[in-house]
Amino acid sequence: MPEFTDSVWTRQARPRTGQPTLSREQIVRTAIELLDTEGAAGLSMRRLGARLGSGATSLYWHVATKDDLLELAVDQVMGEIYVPEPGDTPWRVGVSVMANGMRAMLLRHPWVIGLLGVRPTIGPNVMRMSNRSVALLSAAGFTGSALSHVHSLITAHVIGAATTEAAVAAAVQRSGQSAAKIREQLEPFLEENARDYPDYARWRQESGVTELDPDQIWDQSFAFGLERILDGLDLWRSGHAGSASAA
Amino acid sequence: MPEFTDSVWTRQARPRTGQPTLSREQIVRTAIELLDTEGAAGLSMRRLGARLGSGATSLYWHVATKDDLLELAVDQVMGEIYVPEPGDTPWRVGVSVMANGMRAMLLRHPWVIGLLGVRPTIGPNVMRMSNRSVALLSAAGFTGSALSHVHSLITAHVIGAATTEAAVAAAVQRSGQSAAKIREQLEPFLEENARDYPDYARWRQESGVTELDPDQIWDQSFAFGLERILDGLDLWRSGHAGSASAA
DNA sequence: CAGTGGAGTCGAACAGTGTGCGAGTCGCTC
DNA sequence: GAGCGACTCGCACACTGTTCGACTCCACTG
Repeated sequence: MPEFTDSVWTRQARPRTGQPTLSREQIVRTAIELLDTEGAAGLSMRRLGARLGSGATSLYWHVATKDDLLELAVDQVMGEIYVPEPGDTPWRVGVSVMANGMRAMLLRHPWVIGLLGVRPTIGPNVMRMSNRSVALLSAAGFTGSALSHVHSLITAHVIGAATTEAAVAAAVQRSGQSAAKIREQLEPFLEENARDYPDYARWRQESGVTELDPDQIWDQSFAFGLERILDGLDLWRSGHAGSASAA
Repeated sequence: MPEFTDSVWTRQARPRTGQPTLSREQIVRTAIELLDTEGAAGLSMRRLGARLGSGATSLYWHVATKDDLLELAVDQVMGEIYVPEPGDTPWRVGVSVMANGMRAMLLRHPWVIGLLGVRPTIGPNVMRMSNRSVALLSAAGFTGSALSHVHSLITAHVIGAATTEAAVAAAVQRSGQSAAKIREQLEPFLEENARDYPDYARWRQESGVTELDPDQIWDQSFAFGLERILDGLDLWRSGHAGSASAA
């Protein structure tokens, strides 16, 4: 654009309808868009401002600091998790739905994972989710500190599983190749080190893991773990029938 | 320092012993020190160089990029995890030792947690750990993809639990107050929102969770979850006696 | 002994970051 | 019209990771 078309004289006043042109919700929303498409490193205040058609520092009127913005974004996507009402289904199903929903959210927004270890999440959406989780688990018969232990156990499994899965997914995406291709290239490297890690190498050969679809493994591993956890909880619950509370 | 004492003429040659003054191991070691004491945000190449008594850019001779350095640091601390030899103890004990050791490491080096979701960890120390874990679990009777599912399940529990614990610990440390004090200050805030989260509020009141020692809760929660997982695995194993392999 | 090459160190510089500050522009109410 | 509060924004500061070329050594070769 030639500069004389963009001078003080030609430039018309920005459309001021009396409504502020920026809002906290809009900022958080586009920040999430940016994070989803570009990753955590792709979000800077300047880039965010540019995408919103405003100066970078204007954002600071609506948001105290970038860390605060990230906290808002995390809480926002936490709200996407559906936690079933108690009583609709058996408790195992309810917990499974919650866990799978949380996992799906974390894989949709992988940047959340890197933030979970930095600040505790206590936004309204997280609180609402916790409240529904309490309802679900207490309807299942859990009380006292056992209830919170169960909640922690479920979320820990989701977070832990999603963490390693997201790490691999990010590496695959960075390389720009398919997962199968990468494993193919990794093969000679593993072959070479086979004698340093004999048990691991033997397992790789015997298990036939090299012929499985890598995309399905994550789902299966997560489901397997969740079933074991629910089995373990059922077992514990039957041993503490009536009042399922822990010391 | 007046400039005439630091001219080309007075400046004596740096002590060159023939040995390089910097080494990759030393760089990684002090980087870990810096990360432990100052957190992830406290590590910059310039600060690291200063602590090593050398220029920031000198580090780039030994390390390609900061991300590479972080990867080296992560693998290094992963080597601190002790995985028992199979046969020394019952498999549940062996797995418990590994899980608790990994948790202790993550709490010693909380900055690791934020990096786990970014890049997959495939350094030599992680490989050695994986190898020993395979040995431990196959001695326990797990084979095929079930073995890797079990390994993932254990590590996911450790990572997930440590993630939320580290987040709270970091927030507590930032505030410079004791955990009990913080919860005391948080009380009216929770009281106020009690009607928005009725189930949660009721549970808080009935469970008496407010009178527990917050430092012990994490340990108990982790141990509870681990026991449930091991129970679930035992149950599954007994149903697949002989060849404990999954589809 | 000259002198060549490579290992290693370093300062300057570049593009980019989060954020504080002061100035500026609106629409609204007296 | 005066004033005010809500809001926007350019400039500047300190700081980041990293590149580049210059520089200083030591070990080796002729």
